[in-house]
Amino acid sequence: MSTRARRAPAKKALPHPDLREVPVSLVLRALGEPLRLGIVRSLAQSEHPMNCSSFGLSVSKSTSTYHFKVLRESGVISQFEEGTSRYSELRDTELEQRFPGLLTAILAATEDPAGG
Amino acid sequence: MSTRARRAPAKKALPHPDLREVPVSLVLRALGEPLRLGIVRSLAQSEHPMNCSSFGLSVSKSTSTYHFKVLRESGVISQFEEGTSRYSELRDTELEQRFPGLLTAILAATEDPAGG
DNA sequence: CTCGTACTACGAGATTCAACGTACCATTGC
DNA sequence: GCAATGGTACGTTGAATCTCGTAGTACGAG
Repeated sequence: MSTRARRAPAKKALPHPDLREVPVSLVLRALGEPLRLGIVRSLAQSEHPMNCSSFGLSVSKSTSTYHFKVLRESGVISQFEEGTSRYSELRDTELEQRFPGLLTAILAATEDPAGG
Repeated sequence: MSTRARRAPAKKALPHPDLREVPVSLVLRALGEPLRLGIVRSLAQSEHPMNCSSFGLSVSKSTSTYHFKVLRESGVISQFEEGTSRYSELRDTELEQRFPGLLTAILAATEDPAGG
């Protein structure tokens, strides 16, 4: 394709579920995993799209991909590709509309009260 | 024991976790199972202790016991024995204190938006 | 004491989940 | 073109989860 853009780096979108069709149990399962909940916490704090590799997860690359996929398919995050990287961001506005107060309540809870 | 009560039927308590030591991910996992979420919904609607067999679950008794155990061990419900029955009730007040707004948000969400 | 009810504990099977390594693809930069 | 970077897809392995049947316990009624 000779007409491809050189300076606007594509921002290819990935398939995401319609939140109206996502049952709450799916979201709860997705967030019930400590590693995934940690990812969501990071995203909520940054409030900006984050590169997948900038989370500093202590798991392998393929495991990381797996968890991001679970989060995306449960409607919690959205991802888009830009250049060689894939960025993730929280679908917080949509989630708030579909499940009012849910994400706020989860993020407000301290994960491990004993550990801090 | 000749001094045992005849009219007050015992109400034996079962071991329950201290909610301060329960991580939010454990609660989310417990509620991420449709059958268990259904149990919690029933309990929230009745607002009174419910006999385990009055839920009309379409699984075997042992499966039922298993799910009630998961809910109890994650701090979502409390159970006590009375006579030959075991009653369950939501620990809603404690949950609200430990995870403000969480249970409310989850119960407010329609489980399957497509189905109803 | 015997029977029925209500429920549990244990063990087993099937399914799902989490983690990984390897191979692979797309983009960037030389 | 070639190598490096960032990430995916596939297959696998071990652990956890869900389901059940069976056996058993505790209580109440007769």
